[in-house]
Amino acid sequence: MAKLSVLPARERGVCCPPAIRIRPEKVEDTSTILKALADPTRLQMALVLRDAAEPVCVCDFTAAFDLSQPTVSHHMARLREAGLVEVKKRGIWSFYRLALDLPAAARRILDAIG
Amino acid sequence: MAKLSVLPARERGVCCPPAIRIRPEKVEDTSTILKALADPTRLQMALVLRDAAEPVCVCDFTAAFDLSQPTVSHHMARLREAGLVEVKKRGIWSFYRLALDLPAAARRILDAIG
DNA sequence: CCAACCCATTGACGTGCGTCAATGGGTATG
DNA sequence: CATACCCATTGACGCACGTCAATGGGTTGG
Repeated sequence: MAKLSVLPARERGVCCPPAIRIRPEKVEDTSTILKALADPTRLQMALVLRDAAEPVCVCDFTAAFDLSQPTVSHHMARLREAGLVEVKKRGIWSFYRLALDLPAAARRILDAIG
Repeated sequence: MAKLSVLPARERGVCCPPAIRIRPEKVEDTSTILKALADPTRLQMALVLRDAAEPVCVCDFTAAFDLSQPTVSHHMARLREAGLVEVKKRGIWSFYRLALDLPAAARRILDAIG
């Protein structure tokens, strides 16, 4: 007759470290993506870009989120450094959109959100 | 003949704030989940739990990640507060597993990672 | 009861983050 | 030019985070 317990047997002082399947470099990359999206403001900005039909101007972000221009610029820089976003200058304006070479993991995470 | 430019027309001093579709409360919830997963150590811990056939003991995490016991306990508390993980005490041991009522968004994000 | 073990909590320390004011470089308009 | 506008960068500040040492509560074994 099988044991009812689902939990593994244990012996005092003996540990059973589980296997860590994910590659260390992928951990860092994924963590960078998650950190970039973890801030509420940047999360909304990324979702706006995901759903936008056309690139979005920085001044539109300052208007939509009621944040100072340096703060918006700072958040965009962080999204850019994470490889999520790219910028295209057009006259005096800067337009942002999701990176065309968006990492597959980033795409899946963005689609998983809502 | 259609304009070649993909970018929207612009007028100086006029902004076109984009629509923010996601609900504010969902922004906070998702941000909490992402923050919990954004740390490299917690990310690996969550993936271990996602792929584990059985609940994992705290002492196994300290052995696998070479971290002090309070640090592991701290990370587990953060995953718990984010609703990602639940704990079951068994004798002197504490076993962790993914929360049975894991938020759907959290499940999708975890599956999207790798 | 006492000793050993496991774990959560607290306090402390250094680091990084989110925000804004100030500055400076570009670009259009007169 | 000179002025106005847009944006990135820098510096500064408060706050949260990741880590560990120390402490204490719970459980097991002698």
